[in-house]
Amino acid sequence: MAQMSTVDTAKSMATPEGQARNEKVFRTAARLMVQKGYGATSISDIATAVGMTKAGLYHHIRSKQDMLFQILHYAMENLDRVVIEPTRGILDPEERLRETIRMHIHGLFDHGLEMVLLFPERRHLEPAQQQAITQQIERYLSHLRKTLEELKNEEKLRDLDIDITSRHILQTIAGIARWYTKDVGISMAQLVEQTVNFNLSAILKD
Amino acid sequence: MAQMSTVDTAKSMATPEGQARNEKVFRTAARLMVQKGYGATSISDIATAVGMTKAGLYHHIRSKQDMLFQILHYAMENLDRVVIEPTRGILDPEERLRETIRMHIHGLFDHGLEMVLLFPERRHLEPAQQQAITQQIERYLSHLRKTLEELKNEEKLRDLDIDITSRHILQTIAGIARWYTKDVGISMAQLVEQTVNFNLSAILKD
DNA sequence: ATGCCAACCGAACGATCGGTATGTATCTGA
DNA sequence: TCAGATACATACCGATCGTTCGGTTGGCAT
Repeated sequence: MAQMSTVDTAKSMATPEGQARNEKVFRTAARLMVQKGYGATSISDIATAVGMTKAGLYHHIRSKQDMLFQILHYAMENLDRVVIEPTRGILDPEERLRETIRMHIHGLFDHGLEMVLLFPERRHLEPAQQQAITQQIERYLSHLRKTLEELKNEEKLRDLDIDITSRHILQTIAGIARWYTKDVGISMAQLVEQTVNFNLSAILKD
Repeated sequence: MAQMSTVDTAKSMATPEGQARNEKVFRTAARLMVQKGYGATSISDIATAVGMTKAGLYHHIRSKQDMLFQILHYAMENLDRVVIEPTRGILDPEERLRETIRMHIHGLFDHGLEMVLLFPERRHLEPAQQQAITQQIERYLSHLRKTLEELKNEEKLRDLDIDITSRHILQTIAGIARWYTKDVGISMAQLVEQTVNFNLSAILKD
């Protein structure tokens, strides 16, 4: 009864082995869906990749659609846990923004949070599920906007629309997952530094 | 024999009516694919939307895959025509960058260049076709990088990595297509101004 | 009048899709 | 020891997919 979510996580995760198995399924599914897209990734593909048959896989999932939802929901919870929560307590808004961007990019690398690429696929979900995901994204944007508001109150912000600016910041970060590949010779440290500086220069008065 | 491309544009476009018909097919297909994704858009869907049967539609296209390629190729040619070419001649790099961003956003609105959303779908193409599209994107990035280089030579650029920065600029622009909807009460003029200012502030010394 | 061809359609093709009904082998707790 | 849950598999379902085949039609050039 550790944590009660508004969404059940899957079918069963009674035993720890069962949980581990479930996680392997979800991770594999996520990887395949990122590579090929939701529509082009069949249940058979996923089953084969985890070493099962379709029917065997269906012991672990409710439906293909539900599996996508679980993956997206899990990704958003991670974003909340490793980015929003750890930075919420930082008092200085400038430092909070810096740290938010840093943490977000680190999250992209550490966790399989290249899952950003799966977010457009939420159009394949039921409206209610879509809304649940969109709401979590909105939570993140709200975190950014609040920080920008504080900077504005401190007169450190340029003359910028806060809605649009928060979107631009998010795009530069999430966009990394769209173009970055290891073989371009850019380190994560470099990426963090450049992205932080780019966005901070964009919004702060000098 | 007006213009010779490395890629044939479709099956036949002998008559002007045939060309118009083809264009309607492609536009409809693009619209549906943007809405539902390539994989989730069936040939039947497209055929019905243009008022034909599947078999009838196949008179105009080679295959579903080829149709996607044609659409992406057409979109990239548009980008080249309405953004890169008109700005290439601008001598002052700062003004050129401003105008590039302006033109690009205008293109997003004017032409159905929300097609940006279709670019990730190029993974469904043959490797050779994928490369053709990627190459055209690289052309655009090269345009940005060249401009940034010139700004650097004029000592107007902050201490930024040009590769990463060009990606960030592109992401803020292309990202607009991902979040913008008319019902948020943001005008195009506002969007252009904000995006230009955001990016220029990010990269220019003061 | 004739021949041709672009533009369609009905029907069907094999393949694959997501999903299920029905088993069986292994493990667990009482 | 044995009832029941867990974790799979075999075999199959109806639906839909992209694609093709063999037409028919109507307008245009000769």
